[in-house]
Amino acid sequence: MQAQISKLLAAAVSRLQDMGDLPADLDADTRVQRTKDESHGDFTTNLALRLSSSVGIPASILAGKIAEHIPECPGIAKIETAGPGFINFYMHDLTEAGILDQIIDGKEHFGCNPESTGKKVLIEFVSANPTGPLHIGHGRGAAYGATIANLLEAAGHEVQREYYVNDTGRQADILTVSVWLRYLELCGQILDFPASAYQGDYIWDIAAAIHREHAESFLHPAEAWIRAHENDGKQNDAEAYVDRVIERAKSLLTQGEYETLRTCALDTISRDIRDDLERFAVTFDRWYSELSLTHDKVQAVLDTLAARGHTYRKDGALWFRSTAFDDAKDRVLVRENGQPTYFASDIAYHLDKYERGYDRLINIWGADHHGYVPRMLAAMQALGKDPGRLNILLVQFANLFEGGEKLAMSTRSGEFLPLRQLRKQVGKDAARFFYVMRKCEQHLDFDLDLAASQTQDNPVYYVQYAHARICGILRQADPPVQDEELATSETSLLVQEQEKNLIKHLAQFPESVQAGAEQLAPHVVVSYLRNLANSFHSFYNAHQVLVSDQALRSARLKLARATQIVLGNGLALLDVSAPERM
RNA sequence: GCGCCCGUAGCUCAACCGGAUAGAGCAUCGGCCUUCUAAGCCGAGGGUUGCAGGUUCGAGUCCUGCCGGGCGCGCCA
Repeated sequence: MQAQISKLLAAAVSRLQDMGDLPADLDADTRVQRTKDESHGDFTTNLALRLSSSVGIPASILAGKIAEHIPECPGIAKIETAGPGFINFYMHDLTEAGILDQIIDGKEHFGCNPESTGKKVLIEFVSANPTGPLHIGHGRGAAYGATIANLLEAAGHEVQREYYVNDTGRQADILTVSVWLRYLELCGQILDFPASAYQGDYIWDIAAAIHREHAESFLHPAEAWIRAHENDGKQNDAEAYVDRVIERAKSLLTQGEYETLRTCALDTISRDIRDDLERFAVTFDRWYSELSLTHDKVQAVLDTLAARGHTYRKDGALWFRSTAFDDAKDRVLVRENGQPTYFASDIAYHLDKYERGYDRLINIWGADHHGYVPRMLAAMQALGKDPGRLNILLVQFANLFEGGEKLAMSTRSGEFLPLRQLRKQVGKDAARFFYVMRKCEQHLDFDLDLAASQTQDNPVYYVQYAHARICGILRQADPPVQDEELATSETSLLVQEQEKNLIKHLAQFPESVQAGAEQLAPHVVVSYLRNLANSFHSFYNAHQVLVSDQALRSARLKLARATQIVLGNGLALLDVSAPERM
């Protein structure tokens, strides 16, 4: 409907151009909006207000001229100019009732943009290091990314979901020695576990599994060495100490043994993360291993940057002159010890994403990484890539509340509340819904009690309940409802205020999906669904669907069935279930 | 100190590239179950959009400066 009115406006503008009332080179944006206030009609445009200063005609007069030249259209009852120069469109009642047939025809596809834009989008999200289980801090990025991916798909894009696995580098080494040291303890060695190693119980579990499978084949006399050096960790830098433990482990273990330990630890945790995400209804098309970025590939990127004159040597390290591209300072690519930094391989990874031929790259990062954004964009520019194709979205942290108290993000032992526990506590549906209720740049207060509550206060149930209620009606309809028969229902009988309102909301679903996708804002769809559920509940309370008047009954069943479909489609975009009974 | 994000009703948040009288939920108060699920509906009260300027037909939205909160500023990832 909006598109139709927009075309009518364009036609009016070009008529005025033909008449010489408007300049021929005018590039008029004929956008139409739904009104907030129904006294302003159903649709409105501020076209005249936006044009008036550039064409030198007072807005209210221009609005009148445009309105005069809008071609006739059967759905439009009247067109008025109002206020400082708005043009308002009043539709005939039930002009949008045809939407019910479209919904029932389209079923699960209704709301999806049928005109595929053919845009290829790569969305990378979560990408948490496989050094421990996911925690609630990762949950928001996971929920947000998964929902955006769904929205973009519905909007007609081709979407690939990717998880970048940091399975190499220092973190992986720390993980490996953490497991190894626990393993040594299981073998009976007594040692002081480094403060900077991974403390979680899952490390013990992995070590125990290795001990069960490989007995004492990784046992080496490390005890004495570690005892001799353990004071280093206390007196000096704990980080440096861990690095020395890593070095020692690599010298005591054969390369094969070390690899076995490392792979086992990473695989165990990766599997755990994958399983956790699947239960959270978050899936990926590809798990991109950092390890698969060969040394040669990283080196090639460094060479390209050097060849383009964006690097220099200082203090024994290789630097990237990112300040030339608006970064706050230059960044190290290769350390003094010859090891490339994480940044270096990350550049190679992002270049690879560019070269895989996507129209758009979306990254979802935690807000704590915002300082990293300028350098990544700088690197892409330095490599001659268009930074506009790379959207890095920052998701703010969620604060958890329980019993009215703000929960500390991590426990004393340094472990965050695991995502798995959150899911068990509030359920997948509530967790997913709550995580995307707010726009991502907004700090989110996540009320655990509310999310877990099976009460009227919980917004998830509010929407799901509307769906379940409809299912209840359809179950009781006798004879059972056939979609084909609903096509002949007389929608002109739907004249009650609540019925018209519900139809109006149903018609807005495709717009809402489109807006959510454009703005990368799942909360748009969440708000839409809450409004739609409200419209339905109001209708439900005011009118009976299963009335004895067969024609009216059929019309209302059609309305209910259409609402059921839209609620189901909307919840599916959020990966929240649409229960048939509650 | 520098940089990024945020500040809207008692609380949690909306407000569609700047639009008309700033909207919901919760909480408070008052109504509605002999009728398809009351996890629901209807109604009432509640605001100087942190403060001060600026831009214009029009500012919660854009600009500048303050105030307050969060995060970041490694040859960690």
